[in-house]
Amino acid sequence: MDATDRKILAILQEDSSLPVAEVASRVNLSQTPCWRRIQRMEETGVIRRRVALVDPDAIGLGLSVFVEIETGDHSAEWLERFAREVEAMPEVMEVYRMAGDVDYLLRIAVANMAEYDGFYRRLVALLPLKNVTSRFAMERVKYTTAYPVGEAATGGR
Amino acid sequence: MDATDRKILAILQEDSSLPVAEVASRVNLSQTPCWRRIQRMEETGVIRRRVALVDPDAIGLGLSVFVEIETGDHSAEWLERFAREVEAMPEVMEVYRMAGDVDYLLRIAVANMAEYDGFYRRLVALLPLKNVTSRFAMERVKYTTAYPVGEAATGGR
DNA sequence: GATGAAAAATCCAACCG
DNA sequence: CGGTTGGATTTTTCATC
Repeated sequence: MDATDRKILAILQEDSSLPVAEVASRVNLSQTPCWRRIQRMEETGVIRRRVALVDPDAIGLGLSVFVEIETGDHSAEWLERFAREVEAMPEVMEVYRMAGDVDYLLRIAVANMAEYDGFYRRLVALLPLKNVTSRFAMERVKYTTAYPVGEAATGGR
Repeated sequence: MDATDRKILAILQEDSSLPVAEVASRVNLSQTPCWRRIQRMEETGVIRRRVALVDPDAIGLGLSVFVEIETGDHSAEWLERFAREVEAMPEVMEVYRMAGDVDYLLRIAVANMAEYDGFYRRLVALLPLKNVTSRFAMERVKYTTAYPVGEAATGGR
């Protein structure tokens, strides 16, 4: 992964619908080598997938809720089962296992409070949890899937 | 946006590199009407963009940190400026204005603790903030950009 | 690796029920 | 709205440097 690959990544993270020829010209390369670089990054898993990003408001899922969960003392198997079940819930967009007092942090996308309440009930009914805190987002100020891939940001990796 | 559009969205949110003919056959449509539906959803902004999703570990940005910020009492202009400045920082992947005691919640992607420390110093130097709390993720259990678009999930919108 | 060009696949527009 | 056809564009492969 050299500087050219990173430039390609920066472009494709913003717009993956661009023709390879266009990407190539922007990184001062001709089509084929550029195409091979993209291909290689897809094979090696640097590029995980290409997706369409949907506007949550447009499909009526504009409410983001962050859920902080303390699981309490539990076995590794219990925790694994918890993670698997939460993962399978479609409203759950992100799940992180955290350091510190909160064990898991979830981002939930729902239509409104009533729907969130439904989700919350299903969540706490799933398994016994020590503590569950809901924090509601008023506004999504920034949301990007594009990681910074410039020299400075990655430490020249 | 009918059920067919939602089916198309579900597919494209998972893999937008599929040829239209493939999408069309999966939703029992021929190529052109399917293509027209996709086109329309792009024009109306339901589909915001098509992007490549990069594996953060593969580019050395595997550390996720959540930052909770209390700004304190400030004017609308001050808050707007704050939002604009934070938004412009490339390590910042998500920013939410929150209800409750925490004013903003940020998700930061960095390479390691040292880099996070650098980000933190730049953040607090930006403007005076009442309180800043960092929470570190040990593991990303789930991350998806695909909103649930089934009948049940959207309330039949 | 890079290049240019040809072959294959895909997109998109024109046109019809 | 949906379907079919075909030219334009793009992707992908292949020789050549």
